[in-house]
Amino acid sequence: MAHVGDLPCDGDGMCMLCKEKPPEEERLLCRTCVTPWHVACLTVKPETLASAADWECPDCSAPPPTADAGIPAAAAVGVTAASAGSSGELIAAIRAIEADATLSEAEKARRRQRLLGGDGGAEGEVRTRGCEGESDCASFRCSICIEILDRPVTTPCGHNFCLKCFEKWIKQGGHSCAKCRAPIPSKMKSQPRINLAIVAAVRMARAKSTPSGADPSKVYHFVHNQNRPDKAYTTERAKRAGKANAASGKIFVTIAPDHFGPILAENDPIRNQGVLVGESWEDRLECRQWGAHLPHVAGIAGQSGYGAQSVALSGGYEDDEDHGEWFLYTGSGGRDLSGNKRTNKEQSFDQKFEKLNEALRISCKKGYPVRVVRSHKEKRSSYAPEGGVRYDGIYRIEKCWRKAGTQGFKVCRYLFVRCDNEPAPWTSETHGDRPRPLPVIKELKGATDVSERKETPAWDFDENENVWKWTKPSPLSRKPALVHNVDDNTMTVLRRSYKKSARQRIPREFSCLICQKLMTQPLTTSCAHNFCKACLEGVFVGQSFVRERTRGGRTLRTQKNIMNCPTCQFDITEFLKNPQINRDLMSCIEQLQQQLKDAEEEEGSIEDKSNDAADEKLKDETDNVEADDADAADEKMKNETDNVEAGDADASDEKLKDGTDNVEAGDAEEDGNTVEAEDTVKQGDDTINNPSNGPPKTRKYKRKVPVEQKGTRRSKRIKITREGEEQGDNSPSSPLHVLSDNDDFE
DNA sequence: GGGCCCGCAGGG
DNA sequence: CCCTGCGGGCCC
Repeated sequence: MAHVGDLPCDGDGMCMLCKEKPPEEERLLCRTCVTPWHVACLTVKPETLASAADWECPDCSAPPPTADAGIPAAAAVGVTAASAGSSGELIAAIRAIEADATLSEAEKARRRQRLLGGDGGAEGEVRTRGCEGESDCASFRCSICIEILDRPVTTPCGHNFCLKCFEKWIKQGGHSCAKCRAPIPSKMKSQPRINLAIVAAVRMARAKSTPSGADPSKVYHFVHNQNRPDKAYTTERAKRAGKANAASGKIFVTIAPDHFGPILAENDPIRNQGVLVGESWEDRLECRQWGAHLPHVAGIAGQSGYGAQSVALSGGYEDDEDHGEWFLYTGSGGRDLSGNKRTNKEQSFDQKFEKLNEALRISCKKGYPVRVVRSHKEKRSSYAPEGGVRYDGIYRIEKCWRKAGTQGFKVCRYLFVRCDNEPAPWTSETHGDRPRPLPVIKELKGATDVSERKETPAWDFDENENVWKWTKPSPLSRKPALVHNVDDNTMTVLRRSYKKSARQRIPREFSCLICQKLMTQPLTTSCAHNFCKACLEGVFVGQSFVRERTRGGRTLRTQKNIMNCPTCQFDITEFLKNPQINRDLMSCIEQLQQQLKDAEEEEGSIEDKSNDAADEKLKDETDNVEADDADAADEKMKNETDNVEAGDADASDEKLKDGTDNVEAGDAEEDGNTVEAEDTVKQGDDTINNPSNGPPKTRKYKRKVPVEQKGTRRSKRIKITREGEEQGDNSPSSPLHVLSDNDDFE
């Protein structure tokens, strides 16, 4: 080679040729291996700025890419590198990146690439190949370019690279894995194949990291009470005007009633801005109409077995303790509501983790975002609004427990900590929350039934993007919704099933080509087919790599026993001698299994809600999970270090599989249709986009039955005599629209 | 300000 | 269908 005599700088920055330490301007970093070289000592120096920007050291490039017109960045470099002025400046800039101790290696690589003209400095390329969810995608980076894997190929040693990077590596004379130096078979060198399982994994990680956790082109709309008046109104049944007994007006936002997290612009067809932190409303009914907190009376919105979406701080429970960015919330119940009461200051029995309290506990366990509204009725808090009800943003429940309340009976307690991208209404900061250490809670001493989150939270802070966001897909609504089909501008009513979707999220590519189940300890052959380790080894069990031959008492030369890939008959004999688990793929599958398990847990009936049973259940679940994980990890280690012996691997594999079996990837038959279109209507007749449209057409909310027959059970329990109010009219002062038979609502 | 009342909404 | 529920208005 032309550059045989070239040598880089050593670890101290000393040029290994001239034995001098070159000044910064004279050092050039290889774009591939980032090794510094002394420019003056290079036999072939980069001639232009662009080539300096894209320079590869003699070790990494066959012919120096000086005149390589094929570099895609030719134009882009003009923007970034040229703006750097001279190669000296460029190199200085690169060095600055290298020297920045605050950057991770991955971030350094990304910045280097950006500077070196990979994408002209625009976020575009980095974002398209980069991944929003760093944590999700971290394991899917190419070891050569440090970018998210593009057209991934897998070496027999179980390492994944971009096809382009791999080819380049081979072209430069690489004979061994760029990561672990294990030899690469010639067949793979000449014809690397894309590993579709990795493709699926990367796609999934990307989809997961989009804010909605779903296909962003599809926004799910839930239309609720759309035919109602804009304002709360008094039904015929109600005897009195005024909001005390009024029915809610229409819901202006299109979130599902069990929607978690902030209400975004996409679900705010009226204003197209979503519900912003600090917005406030006259009262709970108005607050409800904007979706921040739906229940009219209850403080907790949620479903046991699913989670809680929002809470209201209104001073209803004296044990509450508000510190703004964090607060202690008290569960519901424990009160005697007989006598037709809706609330009662007096506790008269213990609260339990059931119903809404259990819903909160699930949000805690999962790390779901919980919307918080504060009402002016919370008099003891400095953070309560002057009047009305205010949306204060997203909080997470970090812990929950039970303890004796001030009235002596046990209450459920929740530690809420703010985690919103917008600053709280009371803070002078201009930015949202950063993760903060948990406050020390004195009352935790002596608390019982303590639970805290064991798993990674579904809503979490992304250090790279500096935002709180979904790090797992947000829970799918259990309610039917409308989906806006962008293509034909129709709205389709969808019914989505949580369980189905969880299953359906498993790409077919993740199933073993032998057992058809979700792979355990996946192996990727040189022909890019994926199998469970145990399955593939099972195919060749009892076979040896060589055949002893004898003829007439003479021992002949042993013959190689050819073993072919079960799917394509490719010769994988060499691969089988030392098959390595594709660990990136495995961790992805493991994550997926956990999610699926969680989803199915939630789907599974949680009928038995006696407090103790629930406690036990939760405890058991978390314990088991931990135990399983530990086992799996142990087994993993063992199997990877062991030299492969088919029979011996079986036992441990069996164990692994047991924990996770019956998960059939791509099992679309049984319940594969995750979405059932029930009805499609043309959008445009104001169903969604115009909330203040013409007269409502349904009479659902019209009560025609005489009041006397409609007493609730609670009303029956006590005698309610209000004869004097028979003519209870609508006082002119009441802003409420009162429906009567004359009203044009039919 | 405190007590009482009761229609609504939603969970189960 | 029954039960629950950190509302809101009005009366005292």
